[in-house]
Formats: sequence, C-alpha cells, structure tokens
Amino acid sequence: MAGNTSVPGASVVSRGLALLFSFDETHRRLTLSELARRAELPLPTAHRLVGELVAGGALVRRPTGEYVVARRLWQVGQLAPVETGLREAARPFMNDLHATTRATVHLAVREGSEVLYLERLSGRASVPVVSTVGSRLPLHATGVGKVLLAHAPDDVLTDALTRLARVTPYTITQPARLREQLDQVRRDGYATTVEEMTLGACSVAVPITAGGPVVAALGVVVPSLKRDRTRLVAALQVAAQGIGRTVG
Amino acid sequence: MAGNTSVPGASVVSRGLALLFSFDETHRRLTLSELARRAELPLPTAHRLVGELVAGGALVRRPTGEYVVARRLWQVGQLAPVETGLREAARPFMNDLHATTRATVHLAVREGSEVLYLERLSGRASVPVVSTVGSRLPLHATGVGKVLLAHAPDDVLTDALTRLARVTPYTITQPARLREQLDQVRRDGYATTVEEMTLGACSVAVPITAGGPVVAALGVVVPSLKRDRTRLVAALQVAAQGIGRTVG
DNA sequence: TAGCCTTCTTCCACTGAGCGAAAGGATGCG
DNA sequence: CGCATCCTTTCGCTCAGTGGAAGAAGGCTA
Repeated sequence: MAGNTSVPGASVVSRGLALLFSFDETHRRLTLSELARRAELPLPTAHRLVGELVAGGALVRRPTGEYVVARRLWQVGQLAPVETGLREAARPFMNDLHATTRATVHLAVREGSEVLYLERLSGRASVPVVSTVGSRLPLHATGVGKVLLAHAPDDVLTDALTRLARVTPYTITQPARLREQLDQVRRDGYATTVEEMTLGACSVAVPITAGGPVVAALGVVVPSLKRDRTRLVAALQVAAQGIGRTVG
Repeated sequence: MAGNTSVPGASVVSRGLALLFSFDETHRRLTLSELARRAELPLPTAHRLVGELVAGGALVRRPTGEYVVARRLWQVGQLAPVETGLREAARPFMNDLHATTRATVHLAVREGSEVLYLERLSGRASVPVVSTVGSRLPLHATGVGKVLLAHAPDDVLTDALTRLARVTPYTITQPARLREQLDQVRRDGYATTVEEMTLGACSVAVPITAGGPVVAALGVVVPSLKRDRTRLVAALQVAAQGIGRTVG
C-alpha cells in the first residue's frame, strides 16, 4: 500500500479507529498534530484520515482548528448495550441520595482492572470530581473501586495489587494496607476514601448485589440475577468536597 | 483499488463509518448481511471491514452472530459536546416532574428538521414510549417537536410543513391544521399530542427559553444565554399512557 | 435423504487507493 | 528577520484493498 514505511498490522480501518480512540476524558479537543502523535501516524496520513472522518460525520472541526467527537458518534454510542437496565433501575436511588446529600453520586461497574463510570449526578462541590460518565479510573483509588475490588475474583485482585499507582500523596500504594482495607470493606459493607484520588475530596461507596433493592427493581427484566443473590453487580458512590487531610 | 466495480467516492474510512452508522434505534443488532445491505457494500467486503471493526473494538460480535455497537464506542461518544450543560441543568427539573407525574420525562432539542432526544427518565407506562436518548423523531408528531417547531425559523417551518409523514391514524398531516396548532402553542406556551406518535400515549411539552429557570441555572456557565432571554433552547416533555382516542 | 434456500466464510488475481517523504504556506514568538 | 510550530498539498510507488466466484454451514420443505 504505502510508498514507504507503513507499520505492518495497520489497516486503514484500525488507523481510523485509533484516531477516534485518541480522544479521552482529559483530551476532548485535539489538534491535528496531537491526533497524529496519539494514533502514531505520520502527519500527512493523519491529515487525510481525519479529513475523511470529518466528511463521514464522526468528527467535527472547530473554527479554532481543533477536532471534537461529533454528535453523530454520540448517537451510535447510545446504541451500545451498556448496562441499560441497571442504569434505569439505579436512577431513583441515585436521585434520593443526591437530594439528601447534595453531593456527587456515581454508579459504576468494574471493567477489567478499572472502574467504569456509568452514571453521574453532579453535586455542588467546588472540588471538581474527576470522573464523568464513560470515564475509567484505577480500582484502588476510588470508593466504588474498592467495593468492586473487594468482591472481585482473586486474579483481578492479585493483578491490581501489583500496580498501585500513586495519584495523590494519600493514595494507598502498599498492597498490605489495601488488603486490610478490602477485608474491612467486606466486613462493613461499604468503602471510604479520603483524598486518595482528588485532594480535598472524600467518598463513601456501597455494593449493589443481585439481591439488593436496585437490582430487585430489575428482577422481572433480568431473571438470571435472581440466581446468585449475593453476586456483585455494580457500586454506588457519594463523593464530596470533604473533611480531608488537607482541608479543615 | 478494486479489482472490480468499486463505487467511486467510497474510501475505506467512509465505508467503515457507513457500517457503524448502519445501527440505529430500531436496529441495535445487525447480522453481517444486514450490515452489508445497509452500508451498500458487497458481502465479502463488509465481512472483512466488520471483522476489522470488531478487532479495533468498535463493534462486538454476539455469540448469535449478530453485531452490536461496542462499549468502547459508547465511551468516546460520551466525549462529544452534546449540550452537556443543558442536560445537567435540566436534571433536577426533570426529576421533579418525574416524581410528581410518574410518567416519562424527556429533554430534547431540534436538530435540523428532527427532534433529538437528549435525556430521558422512564415512567411506568405500559405503552412503550419510542424515543430513547440519542434517537431522532419527526418534529410534527411529538410534543417537544411541536414546541420546537413553533419557535423555529421560517425556513425550518416551511420545510417541515411540506412533508408531514403519517405515523399513526391521528398524526397531523394537514399543513393548515398544524399551523393552527403551532399558533396555539405560541399563545398557550405549551404543546400537546394525543396518539400522534404512539397509539395509546399522549404528551405535554413546554419550551425552555434562555430566560427560563432551567437555563438560569446555566447563567454563570454560559453568559451568552443571557442576551436573548426569549430564545428557544430546548423543550421538556411529559409523556404517558393516556386518555387517548383509542383508550378509555 | 435429497433439494433448495439463505447466510456466512475463504480464495485469489488484479489494480488504483492509500501511502508518507519532501516541499510549500501560514502563523507566532523573540 | 530567523526560527520555531503547525497545517496543507504534491506526487510517484506499490501493496492493501477489492469483490466475483466457489465452498461451507445451517434451516426448512418435501
């Protein structure tokens, strides 16, 4: 294909997707050269492919020259089966929590060795809570993450313990300490974090199990959930600007 | 490129996107041949491209052989700037409406000559309300649509009046009648539908203007909204299994 | 069992779509 | 004015992409 050094296993389709997947939570707007760097493509190649993605309606070029994910991609994304039933069932409970606490409420599941945020109700916190819908964060530094990890299979746990990345000075990075905390999470039935992900923020999280009220609302729709009533399905979290170590 | 009849303006990228955009509200699962048909591609070509889309993480192949939009695409879709501020600001109001009425609450904007649904809180209606987040429907057959149309520029209105597709026996298809209704919507400040989109369902919808309470919540974030305080921004709708013509 | 669907998969020879180094603009900064 | 950085266009080479054809795997009828 190429008149020159084209990386072996790189089809046009995979390159196009690499460009689309270059966008993430912290990079919602990218310039052409950023896109080329992230997708590891020569600039002229990126230029042409990005142009086609824009023509095809997957990306939009802002007047500034930056590229953004197009609305149309949002629309097809909505068609993905992403725990739709769970999200609908959890909504009322999240609303209650939000009304009571005025804090940020999160619904999340475990995806591999990360937390995937499914739903979010923003609180009035002046401390910005980093996680938005669709974003992923490490398991060990978030409330939902600890809950999900505490009830995860052994291989996931051992894998997670090997790389406890430091996010803030208060992130738990010692495997032994995290193990202790997870034991306690299983005993108490909830997990807490204090400034382990964001300075000035704290969180409380609880598991959603197949026998719990949220999933009960799903009973009719998803009968299989009734079988193992203690199986962990997801986790709910309340996060707020808190009485952290660095704050009052 | 092809050893054979390849359609002129069809690059690999555009073909890949055509495959992705083959999915819609009523076709969340597609077989290979359906994909090929919808994207207007020869079957072997579709086969290969779809395989690459799966390898690239944009689609997932179900055990049944059907293809579905992948979670990863949902994630990038979340990064699209789709009235994020509006949706957040509208949430509390939608919750109130939902708590009070127990019906399905919708937030929508106009996109061209269609309604685009941005947010939805499901009611307990036994009649399924067709619109889900990300879906588009005609302006003239929905409550939100009528509101948006009533305050739309003239060219949009005249365009919409030329093709009033019949959805149910009660859909308004006469331009004169719709015009009358839109006049009334402007006078009354709200729009109603009775079985015009779905048999057995009715709806009430109100406009969200730049001066209104929902947008007021956005005032700090989007100062430009304060300029034209009567500009239509979006519409809110309550839809339910109703005292329709064919029911009660 | 045979015959006939439809849908999916693999093969393969041809060729033009895709490639990217290189050069040319367009800004911006000191 | 020199030197950045970013974006855009050009252009000849060539192999990635192409799709008809044929085969495999079911499903339904007789």
